[in-house]
Amino acid sequence: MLQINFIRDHKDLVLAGLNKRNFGPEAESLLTQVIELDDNRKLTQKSLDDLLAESNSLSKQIGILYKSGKQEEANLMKSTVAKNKEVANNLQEKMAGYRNSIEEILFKIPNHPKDAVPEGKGEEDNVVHREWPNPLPVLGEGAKPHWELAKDYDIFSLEIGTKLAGAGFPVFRKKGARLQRALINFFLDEAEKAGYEETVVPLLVNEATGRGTGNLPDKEGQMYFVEKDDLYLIPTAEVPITNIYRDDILDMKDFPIKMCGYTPCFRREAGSYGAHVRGLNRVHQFDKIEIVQISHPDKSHELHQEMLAHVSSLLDKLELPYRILTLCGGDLTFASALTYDFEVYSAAQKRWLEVSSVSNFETYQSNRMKLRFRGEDKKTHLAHTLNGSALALARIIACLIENNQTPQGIKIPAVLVPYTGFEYID
RNA sequence: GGAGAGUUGGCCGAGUGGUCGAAGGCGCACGCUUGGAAAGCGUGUAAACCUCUAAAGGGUUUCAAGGGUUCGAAUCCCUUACUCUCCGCCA
Repeated sequence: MLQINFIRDHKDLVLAGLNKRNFGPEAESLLTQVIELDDNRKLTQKSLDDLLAESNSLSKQIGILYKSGKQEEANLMKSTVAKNKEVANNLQEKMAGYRNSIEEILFKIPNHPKDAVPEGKGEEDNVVHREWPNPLPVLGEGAKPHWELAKDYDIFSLEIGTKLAGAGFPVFRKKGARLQRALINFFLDEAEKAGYEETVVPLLVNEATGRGTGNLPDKEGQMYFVEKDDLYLIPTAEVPITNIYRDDILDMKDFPIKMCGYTPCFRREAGSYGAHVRGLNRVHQFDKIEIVQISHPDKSHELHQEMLAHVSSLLDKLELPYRILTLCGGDLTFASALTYDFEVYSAAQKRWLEVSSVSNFETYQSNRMKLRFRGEDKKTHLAHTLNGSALALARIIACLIENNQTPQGIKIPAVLVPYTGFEYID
């Protein structure tokens, strides 16, 4: 969430940012309201502190009086302290009320978009950051979408998944399963080469962790929830990995912290139906390698570009045609300050599929997480957090098998052959 | 799942009602010492919020979390979470 002092000091800027996100007409009144609540909170804090200071000092005197046998004087003071306590309780309740209201509003206010974020209402206004420089691949007559290829080669089945779990849980088989494992290892190896420390993290997380990255209270509808144990299934490894450093004060010399991890991701995707979600285009469970960085605020922009380069190199090596979009204000996710989406061209479906999202959250997550570092001034400051998919498997497999279909079978990109152990799915 | 023991600062660890934000040690920082280093000596070393400020300062809260008893709680009581040991179960 945004820091209240930032809103206080840069109200116009924040408002402009909200407008860029098409936040709606209530933006200004929300900001005014939250500042006013904070003013009240401060005033209340002051009176509460003064009152408690008085009580503390009286209590000390009571102790001394008792020791010197002056019971009566002490008892007189007791009643004052008792009265103070009532008032203090009132003030404390008031404080809690202010804090809750402030938090409630702050949870509604999305991150401030960076200048690089273009204006726009939705998907259609995203700006191409880097176009695919070559002609897009054109498949011959009879080219098939991946869900048909899956049947021809028996590499994955949604029907069996439906039997086992429900719609949207693909079962990979034979060379499909092997391809899946090959991609996971390839992506992890590449991430490690790029300096990301590999982590293995829990797939279920508690509420505090969900709040840290901003998935709660915002998107609980998107996450599977295990009621009996109060745990959420992770929608992305970003959640557990970034939270590793929740509530920590880092040393500047540790920056940048670069971590990666492979996990399955679970998404309810409630309300998604239709042709665009066929096959592997949108599923409830998919595998992903996530890269995460925690950085000094001065460096996050540069690191963001470096992450872009890393994801690009993966797609280059897999020989997949892709483009990079800068998400516009209307399409930017809640916690992000700047997001680039990678889209791979599916030649059989003749459309672009999102395979990676690389975001800089600046201090939005770290403020919730209390993820700080000690600056040169010896004071604590919020770090910047970034993450990106590198990469998400299901859609990569979809594009890979569609674009590489040949009469001899599905050709595996050269870089993956050492991982799969075969050159063709046939 | 059953029984028991525990949770104190960056770490270890003392502390059973007031003088405790907390002894001592380690670590870290700075200084002295040294040709340089080590050792030694000295000083300092939590976070958040409020207030004030050029800086300093002052106040409040925090000893796992939440609640209670009390004029006063790290210390007593209750609840929850977690850790460890033993038993049970188990890949």
